[in-house]
Amino acid sequence: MNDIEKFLIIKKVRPTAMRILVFRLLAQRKKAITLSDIENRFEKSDRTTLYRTIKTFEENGIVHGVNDGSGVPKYALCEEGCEYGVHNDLHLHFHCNRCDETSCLTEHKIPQINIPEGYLAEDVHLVVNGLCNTCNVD
Amino acid sequence: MNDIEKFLIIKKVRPTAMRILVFRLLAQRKKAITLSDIENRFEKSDRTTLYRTIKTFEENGIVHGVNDGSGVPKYALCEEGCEYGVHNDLHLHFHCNRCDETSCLTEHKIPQINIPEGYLAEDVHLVVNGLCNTCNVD
DNA sequence: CAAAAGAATGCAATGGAAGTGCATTAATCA
DNA sequence: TGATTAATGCACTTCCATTGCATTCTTTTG
Repeated sequence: MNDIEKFLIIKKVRPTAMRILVFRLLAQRKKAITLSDIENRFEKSDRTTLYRTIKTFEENGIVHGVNDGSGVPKYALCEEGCEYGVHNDLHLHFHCNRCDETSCLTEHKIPQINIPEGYLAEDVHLVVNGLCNTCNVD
Repeated sequence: MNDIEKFLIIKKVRPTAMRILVFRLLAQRKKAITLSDIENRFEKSDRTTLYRTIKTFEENGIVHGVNDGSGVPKYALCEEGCEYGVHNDLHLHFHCNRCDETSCLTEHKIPQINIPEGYLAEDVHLVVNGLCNTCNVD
């Protein structure tokens, strides 16, 4: 049993072949990717299975979704500390307007946000749009 | 000529009947709303026209889109200072997980965000999820 | 080990919304 | 007014999320 399998079991997710493959793919890429991206990476793959795989991952604190404004949600591995239903990824996401890539800037935490009296904050999403370090060259 | 017409002309958008209606609707509602919301508000309305109306508004700094994670983008009137292609709405958005309403907390500005060397920030989107003041009652 | 139960998968189908092309109508300008 | 430009409405396509159901795989248990 390899590390990925162990990890999935800890997260209470059965380490099936497809799930391991998807996990590995996400682990390799530093960027957040779409369902279609994942689909295209595998010769034989069913969209539904991938869809449900990601959903399972998301529910169990393995993956978090990013809405970068491109229209389709993207997904990336969570940081440590995320659990069932409770995400802890308070880092910022950067979406490049040129190459459309979205990356997790895990080193850059979201600063303290003030919200009005009576509101209860459960989750924060911060996306910065602009040019990434690759595209920002003239 | 009323205020809305004048405003649209300043923004270099022709004040057609439909545009005035959509603008008024957005001005009345404090919340960000979806295209479908708008569509349902009008007896006779064509989705395409509304779609293009919002797009025009967005391009001309009249409206800004919010991606609150609900899947469909929502739209709300911009604050002053937004112009052609340049949005200035650096306020935070609050999305309620219970009633699914999204509001612009214009009084709550987005704090300074640090991004890595080499990156160029053009736009920032900050969405807080949780319970709004209406739903946060037991 | 075999049977039963539970979970994951794959296929098919549905549904919602985005987006585009084109003909028609409305508004503006010379 | 006639010509030009813009906006609108309709039809259509495409994309993706989502669900139902039958099948396969895994795990549990007798």
